[in-house]
Amino acid sequence: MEKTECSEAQNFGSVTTSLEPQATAKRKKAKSKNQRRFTDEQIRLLESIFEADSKLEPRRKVQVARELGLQPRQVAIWFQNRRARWKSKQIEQDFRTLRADYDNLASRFESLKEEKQSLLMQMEKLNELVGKPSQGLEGNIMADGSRLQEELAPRGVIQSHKNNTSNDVGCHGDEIHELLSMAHVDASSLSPQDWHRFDPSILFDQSRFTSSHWLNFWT
DNA sequence: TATAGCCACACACTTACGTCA
DNA sequence: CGTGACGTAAGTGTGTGGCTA
Repeated sequence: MEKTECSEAQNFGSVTTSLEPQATAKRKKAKSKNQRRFTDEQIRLLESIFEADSKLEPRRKVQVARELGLQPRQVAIWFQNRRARWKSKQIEQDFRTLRADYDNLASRFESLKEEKQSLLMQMEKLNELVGKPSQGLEGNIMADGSRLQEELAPRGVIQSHKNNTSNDVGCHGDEIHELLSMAHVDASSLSPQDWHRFDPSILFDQSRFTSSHWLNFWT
């Protein structure tokens, strides 16, 4: 506490003594209408000083108090309260910003979840195609990637990204190809074993993929 | 050099009052 | 006119840093 100034402030506008029952009356008198609120001119000057610097040097405080016809203690308190108001507004602003960021992230997360679900379904379909010899792909197909590619090509599965067909599975060929290229995997020379062994988790390896990679891919 | 006491200051929280819808 | 919400000047309690004996 600024003890010397405190005593000055207590004298501000008061007449009565400081005995307990009279203390309230004293305060009420001190806070009478004209003295309680600062004038517009006082506020204007205080605000302009605060804008330049939110803290006052002791000497400057005394000078300002003299200019405004206030006690130095009143100027100090005004700056304290002003800093508190500024801080609470700042907290509100920060909260709004954080909430907006959170909302954005949450909605992005939801759309990523949907994309993931759709990709998992595509993976299942691909696995069905690759893993079913009865549908024209013979048993040795698993050992021969180039042949698989040849056989799948007419179906518009693997090379659909080149043909740009609207096949249900193939329509995401571009995305899969892009994903693989992000993982530095050449899809054109991918063998069926590779398809099976391909570990999607490498796509989530932070050291290999920056957020911009993902942003570009998903957007 | 370490320590205790004092002082000035800032901050968080609270109170009391004025203003306005 | 009464009333509740809100803004604000000021009081209170506490922590901290500088100074000094």
